[in-house]
Amino acid sequence: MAEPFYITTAISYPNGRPHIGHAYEAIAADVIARFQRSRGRDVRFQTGTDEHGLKMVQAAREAGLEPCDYSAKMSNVFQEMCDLLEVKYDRFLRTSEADHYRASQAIWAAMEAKGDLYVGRYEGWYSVRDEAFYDESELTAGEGGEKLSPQGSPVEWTAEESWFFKLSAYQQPLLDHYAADPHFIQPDSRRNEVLRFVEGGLSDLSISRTSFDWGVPAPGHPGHVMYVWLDALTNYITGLGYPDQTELFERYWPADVHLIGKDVVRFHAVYWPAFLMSAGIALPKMVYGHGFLLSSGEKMSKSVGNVVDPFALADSFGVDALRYFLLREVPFGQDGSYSPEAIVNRVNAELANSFGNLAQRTLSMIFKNLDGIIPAPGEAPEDRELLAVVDAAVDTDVPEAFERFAFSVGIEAWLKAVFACNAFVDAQAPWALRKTDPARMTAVLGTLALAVRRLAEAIAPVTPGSAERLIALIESGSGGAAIAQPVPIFPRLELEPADATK
RNA sequence: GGCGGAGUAGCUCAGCUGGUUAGAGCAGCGGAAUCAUAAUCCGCGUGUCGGGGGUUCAAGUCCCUCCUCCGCUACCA
Repeated sequence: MAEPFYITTAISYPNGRPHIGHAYEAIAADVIARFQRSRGRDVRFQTGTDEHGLKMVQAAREAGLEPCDYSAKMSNVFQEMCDLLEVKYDRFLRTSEADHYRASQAIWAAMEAKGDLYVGRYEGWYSVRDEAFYDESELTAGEGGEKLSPQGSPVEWTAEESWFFKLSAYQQPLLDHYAADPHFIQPDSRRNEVLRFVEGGLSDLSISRTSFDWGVPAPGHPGHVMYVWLDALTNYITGLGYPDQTELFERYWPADVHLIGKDVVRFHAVYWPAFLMSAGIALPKMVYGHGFLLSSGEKMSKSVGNVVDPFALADSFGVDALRYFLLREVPFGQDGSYSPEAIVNRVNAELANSFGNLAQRTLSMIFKNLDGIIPAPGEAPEDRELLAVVDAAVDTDVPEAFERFAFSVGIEAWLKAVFACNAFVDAQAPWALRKTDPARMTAVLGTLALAVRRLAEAIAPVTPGSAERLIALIESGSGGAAIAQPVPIFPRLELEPADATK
């Protein structure tokens, strides 16, 4: 049986519509999942929505809905986004689902049984109007010198009963784990930040709230709901059947990688492993914090109004073009910049002109001159040489890079092979061979058809729809039957005036 | 403030433990070709490798210092 591979995205907080950052993470995870499937791994891929917490209550209230109705509605939008973007998850988990309540309460119980939980008081400056605690440093002084929240509402020193987790007890175990497994936190820059943070000392963590009830009830402690992050992180094992000893859990846990944004590295690299240690559960193999997508170099924010809607983007440029751009343009792990100009340039130059046109010129010549029947590859030294270049890229360079999430590096290697194919077409000039040496023309086109097919297979995790159509077309002409008249597989994009202003 | 990262051709960036004339892609210029989505191919870069100082036979690559930018510095998801 194939070796299992379990990958997760962070679950999205649906207190607003998804933005391009959500799409980026989902797409990257899907590319990894598809790549690993193509390598023969038995892949499980989970994503979902994190629906509890105060901010959801507030967002629901603004929308005039109950939290459960609001989160159901918003979660649905995230799921639609995944479906639209061809993100093929095995489970889309909502933290409001019954099995998740059960799993969260089970991990709480396990941590409590371990003796790592205790009741204490969570104190701080509390704003009744905002229903939130603020740090001293966040407060501003009002006209009469009274303390105000950042929103300008009055605050008062409040103490709330809260359950605490002995995070401090896990400082050394965590450091030991980081030392024993340098790849636990990636990339290295994130790892260093976490190391320094943990070395600086850990305080215990407040893990229950009594000020609102939209959350998982803390088992055996009426009035307390679990801190959202404790329940949210548990989703990764809920989806495998925890706390039951299911086949899924046995097979896929520990996860191979939690793919997350750099903003939530701490929760995944410090709190989550500590929770798991406490509950006696194995730790995931890797936490990978990817970078952020900037809009033309600027941070996206709702107030600036430069938030990019993935639905609109897919509509303007196409799903495969968008997927390709995101993985090609941004060195994975680092921040990257998005702009309509950049996506049009990148997609036209590489997907349409270089690869799409290579496929089109090859298949058109086969359609017109060989009755649409895909010939066998040539045996001349030039043919072997080209196919060796393609094989090296497809069998070695691309997989080696994708294996370590270096997508832009892998795609670059893939492009080099595409360039070699175009140079081969020009050097062999099959249109001239048609008159002088038809047999050689046939061999050249056979070589190219095989090269194109292999290149399509290699890029398929990134551009699944287009690649599969291209492979199917070549396949249709490989058994003695004729291919249909080829149409451009990656159309050139136009920069719409409306996009240029974004 | 503390810790960390970055500053290399017009643009985006590669350059591992110091060593042949510092590279790639894009953009630009010139040429070829015409099968193909006016798509392709070939050729063309005298860059103070952020400034200054130092170590060394030899530094973009190590050390010091200064400048600029960025990230992290706990309970918001």
